[in-house]
Amino acid sequence: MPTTMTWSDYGAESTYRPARPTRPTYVPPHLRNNGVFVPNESNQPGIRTAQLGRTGASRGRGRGHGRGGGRGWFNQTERWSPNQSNAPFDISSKFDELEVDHDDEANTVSGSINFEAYEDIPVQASGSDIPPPVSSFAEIDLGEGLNRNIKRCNYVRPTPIQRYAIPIAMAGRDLMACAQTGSGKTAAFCFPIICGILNRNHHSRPGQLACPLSLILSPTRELTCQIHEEARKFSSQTGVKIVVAYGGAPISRQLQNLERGVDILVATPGRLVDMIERERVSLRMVKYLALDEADRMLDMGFEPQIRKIVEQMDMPPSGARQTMFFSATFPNEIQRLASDFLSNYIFLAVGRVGSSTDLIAQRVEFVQDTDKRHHLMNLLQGQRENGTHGKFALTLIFVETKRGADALERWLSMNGFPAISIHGDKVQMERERALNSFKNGTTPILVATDVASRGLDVPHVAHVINFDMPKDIDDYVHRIGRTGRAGKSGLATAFFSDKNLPLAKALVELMQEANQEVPHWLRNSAERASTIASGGHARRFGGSKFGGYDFRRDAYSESENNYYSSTYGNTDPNVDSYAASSYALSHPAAAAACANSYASGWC
DNA sequence: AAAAAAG
Repeated sequence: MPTTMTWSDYGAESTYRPARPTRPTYVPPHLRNNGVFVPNESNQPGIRTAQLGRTGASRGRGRGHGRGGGRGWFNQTERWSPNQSNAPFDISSKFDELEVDHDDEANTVSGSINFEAYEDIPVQASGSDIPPPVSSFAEIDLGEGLNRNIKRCNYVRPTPIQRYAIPIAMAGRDLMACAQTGSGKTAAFCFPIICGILNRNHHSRPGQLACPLSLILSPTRELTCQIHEEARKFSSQTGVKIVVAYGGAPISRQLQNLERGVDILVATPGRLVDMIERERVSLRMVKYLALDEADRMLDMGFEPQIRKIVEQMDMPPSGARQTMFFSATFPNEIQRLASDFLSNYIFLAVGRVGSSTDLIAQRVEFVQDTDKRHHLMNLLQGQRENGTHGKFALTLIFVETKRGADALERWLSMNGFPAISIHGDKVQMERERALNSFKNGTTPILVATDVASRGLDVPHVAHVINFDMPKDIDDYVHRIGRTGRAGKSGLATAFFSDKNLPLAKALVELMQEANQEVPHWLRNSAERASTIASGGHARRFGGSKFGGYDFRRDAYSESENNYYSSTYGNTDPNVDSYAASSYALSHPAAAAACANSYASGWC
């Protein structure tokens, strides 16, 4: 009874794409090398296949293709503003109008969104009784109000993550989902939450103690704001009340908003705990819990706070609420922690777009720490000369420390490159001002710590420079994912110094998987580094370190002598299905049979 | 050792 399915997904099937004859099917890193992905599965009734996908492409040609046509995946152009003006979106739409004429690359794709980039997106789902995906919003009964807002946002078709995650979430299932931010993740968990709240016909009561029906957590203040902005658009005029709570801003105003009633609370952990301890928020009514950038939320720094919120306050236990985790990377270790909060969940991995794909050209240069500034200056001057700098080509520079960010900002500004910095030692006002001034091109260079590495959606980041490399390859994935968004191409340059040797192996693997050219010196250092490091903590995360695949497979394969066997023991129906599917999928013929039996309802 | 998140 296979409950693991692998699809070749053609999310862009109704948009014209130029032929790409010799290119192999793209498989994102987190789905490779795990013996699960079946690239050219073509015998799956009811499931879109490689051939069917192409047929779909011609079928859809009648519907607006070419320049500006076929928007609606995630509309970057015609942003809809609710009642009040919405600065970032207005700016972004101006950018897009202008960009079509400025950006040479716009000529090579249809319109401002590179739909070709969404071709061949593999999807992997595991768990029991997986609801099938949909190919349009109309197939799901989201309700009148929500449909109206989806239309107003100019979302024509669901993105891959939405096509798979929304039916799962609508079925009330817990979910662990790997997908790149910027691929429509926020909507993927907001739509079902809003819909569920509307269906409950629940009316939030104003009062001193706020009892939201839904809680959405994220690791940074800026990301929390961004989610709030989006969620507000989706829920406009539906009566669903959304309140945001984060640190660094006066709590009084946030408390006032809470008093007026709240259905969905979007928050950072610290401020939320504060509010709960003041007895202004109770989680006892929470029916929907969503964590964005979930792997970060459960890493060493955050885990105690999350446990406190989810397990030690008054939130209903897993099973009595619906829990959804989203992230672009999901190491096995963190999946294990996350599974504490989930109940009979479905694991979903949707091919990433934008991060560590061939959409982002990754360059690595060996630069000693003392030469970095000089090297950066050359790079920026080169950019300026060939015009890839300025309002339409923003440059995001990541550094290791907050002090380093300030210092580099000053130095760049003094040397004729208007720059601004963002980091956690700045007061919230400064952080927001910096981000806006970067977004609208006033200062086309932003120097940032990891505060800006995750989730932030800044259009027009053409170049991400890792001035200092991160310690963790996952952080690298998130950082470079700030460019190459919405299917556009981007450039990522890393300054690799001898201090970064421990990262060499993981970096080489990542670059190879993304079809990037790996410099010889880097390959050599990787080999040397691996012989040194291979004895120690080896591979913390098992098979594929990037992105993730369902760690429960590992749990099964090791179940002879592994403590997971008590959780996922032989009595668990899940385990049989893992056994069946991992067998099936490692044997192509059996895989097809397996998929057939699923589709015809045998299992 | 650093960054983020409460003040």
